[in-house]
Amino acid sequence: MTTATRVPRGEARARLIAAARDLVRRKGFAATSVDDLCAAAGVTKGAFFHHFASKEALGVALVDDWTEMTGAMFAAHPYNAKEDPLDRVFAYLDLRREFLGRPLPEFSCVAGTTVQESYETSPAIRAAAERSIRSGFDHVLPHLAEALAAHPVPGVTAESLAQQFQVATQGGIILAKALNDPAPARAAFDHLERYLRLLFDRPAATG
Amino acid sequence: MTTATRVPRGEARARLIAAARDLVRRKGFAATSVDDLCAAAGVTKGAFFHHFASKEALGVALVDDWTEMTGAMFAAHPYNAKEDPLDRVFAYLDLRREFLGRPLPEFSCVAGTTVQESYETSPAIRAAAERSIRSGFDHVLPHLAEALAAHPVPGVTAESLAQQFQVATQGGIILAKALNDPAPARAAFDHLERYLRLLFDRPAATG
DNA sequence: TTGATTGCATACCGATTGGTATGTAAGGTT
DNA sequence: AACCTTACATACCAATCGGTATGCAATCAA
Repeated sequence: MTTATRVPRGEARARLIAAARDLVRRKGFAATSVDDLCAAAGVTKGAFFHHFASKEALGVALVDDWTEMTGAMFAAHPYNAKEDPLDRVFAYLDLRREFLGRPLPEFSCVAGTTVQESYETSPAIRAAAERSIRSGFDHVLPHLAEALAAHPVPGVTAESLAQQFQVATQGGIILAKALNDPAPARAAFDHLERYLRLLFDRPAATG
Repeated sequence: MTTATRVPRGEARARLIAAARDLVRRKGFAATSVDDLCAAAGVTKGAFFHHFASKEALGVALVDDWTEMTGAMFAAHPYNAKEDPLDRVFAYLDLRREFLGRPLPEFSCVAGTTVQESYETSPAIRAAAERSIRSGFDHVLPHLAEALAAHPVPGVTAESLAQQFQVATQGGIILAKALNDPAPARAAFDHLERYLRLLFDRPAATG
């Protein structure tokens, strides 16, 4: 009655991480209990503590998996193929805006959520979140560096600009959650694009 | 030796909210237990549930108090006295950057932290966070509206621009937590200022 | 075919959780 | 002076928490 079909051997760890991804995005890390995770994954607590030494270890694994997952997704995307580096950046922004059409928990960021709760209490999770945030820089950093090389802007570095993409993403998510509306998150990307067009003297094509 | 001096009658509620403000900023809402709060405030659980019907009710009271506190702080500040509306906005940004010199938990935002955890699980707390975020808009909205009236920018509304201040604030805090460094939060405000100067054709004064 | 290892499930544990029931002292009202 | 209400403190509770000890079936190496 409980578990109609037993979870196949070898899948427990992946299912636990997938369950954590969903639950943590909805309720946060602290509010998600180990029992919650096991129930959602369809496994028992024995499986949990076989794969993870502690709940904190699951948190680290979750964030690292998140880093890898998002990294692979953006790396595989065709926006990287465009000729002009700024076009790649704008295409990346288009992609980010597309995500905002999905339900809120699905465009919420695992790293941003967990680091809010554990930046002081868990050095390991904070470090994992740092890796994740930094990996986000890399999705646009090379393109921005290339664009800046061709069109220098005094006082503006590629690193600092890349950070603004994460600022817009994370800040946009918080506003979307608070106002229960993805529109401000979309507006954050719109303003970032307008900022870049002004910096690089590249007005939007009309028509 | 536990409570050397008894907390004076009438102060329990305020002390509980102050304790919650500190603990929630450090550990998040879910990870902060009622016992934690009572210990930090120097009162007993009887006092807690005398003033608050539940932990969730404390959360709502905390966020509402936060809204009022920050609102009063910014309203009282002399930046509001400047003649030019854009100068008021830039002075506001200076003020925000000043906060970033303090320890991380002290410039962390109560509303942003709590809404991450409870936007799905607690409608009451989410609504309180919405009030708080919206009240943040008001710190710059009239100045931006005035500036836009004198210098219209096609496709840009004062509301949308005001939102970007919260995006930069909240996003900057998350990056500061993840990288354990306030610099990206400061950079977020720097880029926002540069964006505004470009939009309003108001280059920074040199020398 | 055996033995060891891996990948779980079952059952249990002490501590902590949010919350309650009750007592009591102070302050205001009449 | 009697009374009531407010503002707490004390003591307790069932449920849930993260974690452990143990058992066992599947898989692999020899």
